[in-house]
Amino acid sequence: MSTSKLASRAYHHGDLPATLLRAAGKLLEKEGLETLSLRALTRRAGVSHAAPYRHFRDRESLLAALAAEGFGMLGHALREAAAAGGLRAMGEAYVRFALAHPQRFRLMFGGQLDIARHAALREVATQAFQALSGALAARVGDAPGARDASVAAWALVHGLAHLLLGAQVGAAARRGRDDDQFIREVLETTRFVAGPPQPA
Amino acid sequence: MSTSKLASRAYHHGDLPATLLRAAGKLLEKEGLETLSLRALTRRAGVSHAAPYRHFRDRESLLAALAAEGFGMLGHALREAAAAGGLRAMGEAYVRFALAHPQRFRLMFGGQLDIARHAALREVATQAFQALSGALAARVGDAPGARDASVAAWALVHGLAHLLLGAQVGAAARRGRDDDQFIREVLETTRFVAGPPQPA
DNA sequence: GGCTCAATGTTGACAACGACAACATCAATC
DNA sequence: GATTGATGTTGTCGTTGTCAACATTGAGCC
Repeated sequence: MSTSKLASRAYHHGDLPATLLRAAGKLLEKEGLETLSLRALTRRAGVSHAAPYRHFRDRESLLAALAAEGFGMLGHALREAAAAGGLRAMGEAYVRFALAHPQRFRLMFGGQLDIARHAALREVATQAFQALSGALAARVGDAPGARDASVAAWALVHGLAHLLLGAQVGAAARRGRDDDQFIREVLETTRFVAGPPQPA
Repeated sequence: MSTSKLASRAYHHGDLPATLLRAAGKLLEKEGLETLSLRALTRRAGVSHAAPYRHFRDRESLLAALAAEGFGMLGHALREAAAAGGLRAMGEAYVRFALAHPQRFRLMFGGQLDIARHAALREVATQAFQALSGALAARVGDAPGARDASVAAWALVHGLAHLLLGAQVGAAARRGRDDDQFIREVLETTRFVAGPPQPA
């Protein structure tokens, strides 16, 4: 233990950015997004209140990094599911990810972070989405209507995730089924068709 | 002008709650949800910084009132669409509402407001949803699988709204179509079936 | 008409926070 | 071994949500 990794009292922390992000990830799920303060993170990391500004431009930038982590995790989960069980498994994995990391999902898709403004975030987000759209394109082809269908499929799982997180589906609709079964059976009720270019 | 309505200098404001909510509605869409501060509202209303606490327990309660307004508007739009154009029109109206009031929609469905905790909010929210689920039940019946299909239909429009608000559907998928046309054609790619109780 | 009181609005204060500037400390490099 | 850039600290400022104590007003009662 020559340098620092264990000597937590050294003037320099060792790897403050990662430590802050780890603490942030925990506090995020525990306390919620809005009450997640930089100063709370510094206390957890045993560091002064202005230290984060050496690594993150501002609070939003740290949140962007957190979201980027999230998109990485989501993309990983989607690719894993695609390999194992195909499209249907991907959809279920999408919703399951949201349920497993509700606050992270809210951060990623809540809208207070405009993804376009953070280059690295935009990058990893599109990568995650490509896991989805790639698998969809392989399945439905690339006719114009097929593209609309893949948007609809994405919207379906995305919306189901949001509804479940918001507890907006009543217990009556749940009929006692656990998350996995409910998600599966709801998703099973939908079929996608290539939309007609002109409605008759 | 005996009492107050025009004499804005009177000690008592006249109808502060409504004035605050009006100002909040404007500031919400203009500046966004997170930067909406009680103090900014009091400045707009020409009233002292602590005045809101006579009418709202705290900031969250004022936001809850704003959200309640939103659910009222959404329910109204849905019922109007149902009367005019049936189920499909309702779905389009749902997404159109989100696009017309993005910050309001984020407030209503963003998840930082736990709806259950505010009784009045819960009330008007379920009313709005009943507009949806009622029309869906009338269309698909009330078999168990049909209920799942209506959850899926709701998830579809809800998710499409969120994706469009987050600018997550790329320009490539849009293919130049305006909002209404895009929404219509995406929604047209989906069909709902009563899910099989046991998959063969 | 005058009194009383509850509702409504104000003033002043406090703690927490994000952000910045000025300063301190350390480690790597020459 | 001195220099220097990166990293962490201290101190401060403005803003915000919230509370307590006080001020003002109008409505109802005698």
